[in-house]
Amino acid sequence: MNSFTEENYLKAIYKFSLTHKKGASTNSIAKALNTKASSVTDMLKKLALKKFINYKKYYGVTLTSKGKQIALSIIRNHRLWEVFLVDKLNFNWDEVHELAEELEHIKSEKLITNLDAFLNFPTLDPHGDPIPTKNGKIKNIKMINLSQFKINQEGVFIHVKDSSDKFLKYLSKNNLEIGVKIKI
Amino acid sequence: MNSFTEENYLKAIYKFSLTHKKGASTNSIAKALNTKASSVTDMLKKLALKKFINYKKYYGVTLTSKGKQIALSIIRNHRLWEVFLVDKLNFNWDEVHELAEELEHIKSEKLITNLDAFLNFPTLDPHGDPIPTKNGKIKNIKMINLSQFKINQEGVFIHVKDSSDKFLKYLSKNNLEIGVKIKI
DNA sequence: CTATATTTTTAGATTAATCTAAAAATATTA
DNA sequence: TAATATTTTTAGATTAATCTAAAAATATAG
Repeated sequence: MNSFTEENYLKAIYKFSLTHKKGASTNSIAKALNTKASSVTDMLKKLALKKFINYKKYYGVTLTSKGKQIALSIIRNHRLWEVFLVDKLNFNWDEVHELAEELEHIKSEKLITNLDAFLNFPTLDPHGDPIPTKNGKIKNIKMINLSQFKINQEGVFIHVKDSSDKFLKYLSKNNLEIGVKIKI
Repeated sequence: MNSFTEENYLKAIYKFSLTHKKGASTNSIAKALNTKASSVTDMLKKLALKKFINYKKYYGVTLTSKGKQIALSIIRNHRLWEVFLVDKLNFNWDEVHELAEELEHIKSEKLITNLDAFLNFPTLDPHGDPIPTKNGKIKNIKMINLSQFKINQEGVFIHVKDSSDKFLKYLSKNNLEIGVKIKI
């Protein structure tokens, strides 16, 4: 079994890969996980030994398919729990992230399968992010930045990049929620 | 914040107190937690320092009110999650213990408050054990051992002592479930 | 009430994850 | 491309939880 810590490293490397072509650098991972570069190096060695990442000293790392699979399954758990917290336990979408960070690491095939069914097989989490399938497939939705909108252009608000508590609360206060139609 | 491990020690000491007058011995705790006596001694020192237990070298330990409060809140979490798994996620009552052991340690006042409401404020878990209230109150139900039943005596099956998977599955197979009326 | 058995504690290691400080490698720039 | 800056790795500690083996304390039995 993998530790919570290992899983968090894999998640961070996966998330990095979504916005960058090159592998994640030691420093970028350290920043993402709020830790020190030396700690990252130690963990990278361990993850490489387990064949979860491709690691060559002094160069960035990428996930192996094994590592990617784990990252996606954790992200699946995370997002399903977020849906649960919002849809069933009446949490606000801006207050579920931290809890989901803990719940996501509980490993039980049946738990996630049944939770998924209970939630009616959702495809998006409360922030508009797609929920990976059991087999690690994840949808890519065509998105355009609000800042790139032209006058009179219309669209649907489906995603937030900055999921910091502060920003999400600001949106909440201004009635900006996922699904809202927007026109400039 | 307390570690999962510390919380498990407190739970074990609390459970011991339910069936014994004297404080829990080092060995009894070691047995309950599947660890070694020397490890227990180390942890007892730490818990004593935090004022969660009354500890005097070579003599059994008891919980302080602070320690008891923590133990009861973890047990409350555990039992609420068990209800969730059985009532909402269609788990069988004989397969929820291990998962609840993990879920119980997730600390969030709001999570538990809302889960409680979502489950309609249950008072018993799927094994018939009472769920402590938010303030650490726990009901004592008059129970009598099945083995002490006399011919023709009637009662309601409300609790199992042995919650090992094996035993619970055996009961399941014989249609013995919590709430069933029994007559010898 | 002494001798033996059992339990508990201590001493000293180990493992995972982390850290600081220094060394080594890579990248930048003049 | 040589000098400087940045990044990464190594070396050596630290902390929490654990372990084994030995020592110390308590309990039991003749």
